[in-house]
Parts: sequence; structure tokens; C-alpha cells
Amino acid sequence: MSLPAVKVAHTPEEKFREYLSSRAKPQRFTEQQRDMVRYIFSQHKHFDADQLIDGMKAAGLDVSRATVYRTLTKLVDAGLLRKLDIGPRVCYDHDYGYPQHEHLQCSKCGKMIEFQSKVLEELLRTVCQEHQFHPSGHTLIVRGNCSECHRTRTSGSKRMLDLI
Amino acid sequence: MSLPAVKVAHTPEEKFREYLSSRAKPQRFTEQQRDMVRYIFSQHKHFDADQLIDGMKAAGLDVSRATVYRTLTKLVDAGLLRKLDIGPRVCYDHDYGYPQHEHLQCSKCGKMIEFQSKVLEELLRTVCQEHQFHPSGHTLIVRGNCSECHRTRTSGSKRMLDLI
DNA sequence: ATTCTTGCAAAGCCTTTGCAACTGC
DNA sequence: GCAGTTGCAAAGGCTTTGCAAGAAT
Repeated sequence: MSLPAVKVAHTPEEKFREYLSSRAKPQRFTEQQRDMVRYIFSQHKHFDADQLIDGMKAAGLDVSRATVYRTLTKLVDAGLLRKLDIGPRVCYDHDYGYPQHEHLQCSKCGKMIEFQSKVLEELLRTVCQEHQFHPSGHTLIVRGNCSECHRTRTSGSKRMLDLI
Repeated sequence: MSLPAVKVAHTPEEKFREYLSSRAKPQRFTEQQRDMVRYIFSQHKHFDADQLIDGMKAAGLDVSRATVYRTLTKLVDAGLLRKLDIGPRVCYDHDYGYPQHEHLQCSKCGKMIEFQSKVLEELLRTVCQEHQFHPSGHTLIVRGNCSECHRTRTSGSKRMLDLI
């Protein structure tokens, strides 16, 4: 984990159950949903649907693709996960028990470095005020290369492909 | 236009021609590519592939979907356009003759408000230095509601759907 | 003339959905 | 037992691609 966890009153599982039962049309908490929540919050990682399915299968948990997609939608709605739009596939990030943060994304190895910034928060407050904009959330992603990948330029970069 | 244009030595068309001819494998500049570049830079707007095709057809310009996708890729590579990952479909933004900027995106009406910030640039420089990260670009998108949409809450928002 | 670009339609990829069987409450 | 959930497979939406015909250099 790159950032310290935030103290929360409930486990993700509890928070999800509460969300499900407090809906206008109460929804059910199933075994598979429980497995997903537990697995997802057993480690702090960014993931997409496929990575989650692979990971759970490797952990001996059985899940169906359709249910994963359906449950991810609910987890976002419940405030447990946050969507990150960083390319063709949707990426998810913990949004409960973990502080608001931004990302440095290495375009070579895919590594995500997280950071927090009070200055940014202050800046966004000011800008939104100036434009009379009412923010609900934001995403900041910096693309580039991490220190290791920057050093080892010689491994399969885009430039190499151009030269073929 | 919400931001002042940046002075550039060449027209987008010239810059694109130069890019095409200076490749290891020189590429050709076709009539359809010229139409696309001219149309895209005749106004400052964010757009996706479909909006571009519709717009060009409305302007009496004939284009095929496949060619649009192929040419957009080249325009990004040439540094004329910038990709914005803000959802299921890829959105494009001018990257030549227009200053670096960030976006406030209204999730109700889709409007994009642009703003510039020296503070952000400085902040990113510092953060990247701290993490020994070598940035190549960044995207900051703030989601929320613009002043008009915030006033008229009653129009079809997500909350309304939940109540049905 | 050569080699790249085009356009069509087909395939690809990720995600959503219809429906019958199943299960939490 | 009712109403929501699952799993399969089929459909959906956006994007890419194979190939023959056409166009730029």
C-alpha cells in the first residue's frame, strides 16, 4: 500500500450490506457478492473486470463474468469503488477506507504511483468557485515513465517498434 | 473559444504534412485527410469519432468511418490532437495551436469548461520530481454540474430515475 | 510503377442484457 | 413464495482490420 488507510467505522462488507438493504427496492446480499467484496478489499490494488476475475479464479473463488460486471456497478454506486477512465477498459480503485488520491501511471510497465495533494484540493475548490461549477469528483492521471523504466529505455518501448 | 489560441508557426495542415513526410516510411497526404484536418481545426471543440463524422456529413464532406479512425490515430501521433479518456468512447481535443488546459465536465448537459492553472503545473513538476517520475502528459477532469444544470435540478437526473 | 490509402464488411474487444433456473429474505 | 440474483449465451456499442480497388508520389 502506498498510502495510509483511512479509519472507517464499518468493514466494506458491512457498508455494502447497509447500502443494499437501504434501497427503495431492497437488494440481496449473495455469497458471490460477499466473495467479491472480501477479495477486492483484501489488498489495495487497481483492477479491471478481467484482472478481478483472473485473480479470484486463481484464489479458488468461482465467479461469472456477468455477475462481476453487475456487482461492480453496485459497488461503485455504494461508494465502495471508484471508476478510473484510463483507456479502453474500465479500471476500478478503492473509494472506501482509502484516501482521495491522484495517479502517476507508467506507460511502459503499467505501474501506478499514488499521491495526495492539499494544494490540488484547494486549487480545485477555487477553480470550481470561479466557474460556479459544483464538483462531484475528479480524476487526475499523469502519464509518463517511472524511474526504473526511464533508466532501462532499451526494453520494448514504442520507439523500438517505430524502427522496425 | 474559451481560451486564447497559442501562436504557432504553421497551420495544422502544414504540421500534419510535415509529420507524414518525415516518417521513416513516408506516408501520403490525401484529400480526405485534408478535409478532416481543416474541419477539425475550423472550430475549437471536443469531439468523438461519431460527432466528427456527423459534423462533416452535415458540412457536406464525405468520409468513411474506417478512414476517420485511421486518420485520428495519425493526428494524435502527429501531435495535433490529444486523446481524452472520459468514458466508453474516445474523445479528442486540439493539442496544436491551443494551450494546455484542464476540464470541468457537466455530467448533465455534457458541457466542458476549460481552465488553465500555473499552480497545477508547478504542483505536478514537484510531485513528479519527488517520485522520480518522467511525465509525458496528464489529464485532469472534474465531474459535476455546471451552474445552469445545478439550478434546474428537476430535469432528468439520475435521482429521478431511481424514484421510478 | 510502386506503395500507401480507402471503403466495405467482417471481426474484435469489452460490456450489457434476455431469460430460465436458482436463492436470499 | 415472492422478488431479486445468477449464468449462459446472445446482442450491443465502439473500434480495428483484411482485402481488393483506387490514388498519391
